[in-house]
Amino acid sequence: MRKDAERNRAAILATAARLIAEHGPDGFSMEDVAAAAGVGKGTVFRRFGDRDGLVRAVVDETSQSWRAESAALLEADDVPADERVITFVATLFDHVIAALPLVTALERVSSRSIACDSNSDLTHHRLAALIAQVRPGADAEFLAHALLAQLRADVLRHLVHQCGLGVPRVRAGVISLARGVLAGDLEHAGGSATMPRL
Amino acid sequence: MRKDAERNRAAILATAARLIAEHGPDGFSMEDVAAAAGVGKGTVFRRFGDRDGLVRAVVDETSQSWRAESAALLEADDVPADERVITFVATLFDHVIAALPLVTALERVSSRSIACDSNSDLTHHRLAALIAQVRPGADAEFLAHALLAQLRADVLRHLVHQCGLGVPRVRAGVISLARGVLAGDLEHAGGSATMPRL
DNA sequence: ACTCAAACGGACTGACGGTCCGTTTCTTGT
DNA sequence: ACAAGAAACGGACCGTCAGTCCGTTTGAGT
Repeated sequence: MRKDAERNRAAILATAARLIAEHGPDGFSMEDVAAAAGVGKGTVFRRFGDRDGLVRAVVDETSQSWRAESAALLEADDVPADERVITFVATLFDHVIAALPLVTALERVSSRSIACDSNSDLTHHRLAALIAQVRPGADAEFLAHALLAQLRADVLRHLVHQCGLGVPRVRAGVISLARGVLAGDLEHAGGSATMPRL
Repeated sequence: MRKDAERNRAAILATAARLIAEHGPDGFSMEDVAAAAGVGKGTVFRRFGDRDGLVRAVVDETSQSWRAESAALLEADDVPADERVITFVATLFDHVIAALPLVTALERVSSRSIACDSNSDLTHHRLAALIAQVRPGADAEFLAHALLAQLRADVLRHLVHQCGLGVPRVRAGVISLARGVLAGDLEHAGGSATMPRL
């Protein structure tokens, strides 16, 4: 890859990430990105194909560290399976909350949850495998999806901002729900609004 | 309201509903609707304001019978609360599945689930009240949202079409999840792929 | 029939995603 | 160092579409 191409690529990704964070998932046009990055519009399209490609690239870039971390987590055989699931859910929750506009943009273009897009279907499979391990006999594949559905950016935004439940309360609820799914009961579900340390 | 205005209103709503059903949530333009309904573009905008308004009007129209039915259901004091919740969830599931493109269009426009938009926040409150009744001490408001989140059109479309779980399996899963939420346990969750009669 | 407010309709505008192609810039072989 | 060609650049250009505007038509009350 040519040096100027690489430089522009980085500039475009950084600019797009900033614009999405600042102006929301719809608050930018391709021309905005090009201009703010100091390149021509054609360059953006040449590199990323189309709007969706750009958003996906930004997400890939931004979430790389988190994805590696969570993949490692799901495979850490020295930790009990149920604990791995809970930690994974909590981590993903934090990640989505921290990057709400970006993840929302991703969902708009691919209509899939962040942990379930084509290049990380693996995540879903691993999660389902863990759930199957903890709760043999259950429809683990479905349950994994059910957990991930709670972590969709638009769902979380709705709960936190439109419904006015705060982040801590939603976080506690999601984690309790995950505990319930794993334990086969929901004794802890929503029992308190305090925020578990994890 | 003038006679021609009423006639056009009905024609536009019917046409829009048909186009959405046939070509998906994005497969139509305002001009398409106007032309197919045999009216001018200006008429569509005059009546419905903008694209979002049109979609909302179509949903309102289409879902009226269902909304009345489900409202009555949630208030039927002669039926046990838990059973009312399950029936509500099952009914809503069927409704969303039957009108996937339309409900998807609504969610794109208002980014809210069908049972939780401004004119039927009531639904959510009633559902939460029922859950609170069955499971005092739990965060019923959150749990109601959690159940409704499972019934979002994009979530269901993802599960059914992209992930290849069939409608019966997802239906069973959703209902089991609801049972689990109500019972404080998930013994039934995903236990089988058969479709409960309700 | 007369009037006029309400409704109509389609030309027009502005914004935006995406394409095209003449120009510039990096790289590589000599 | 230089030439040559491939790769990348950039912005003018195009088609589409939501939304506006205004001259024309139509229905309802008198």
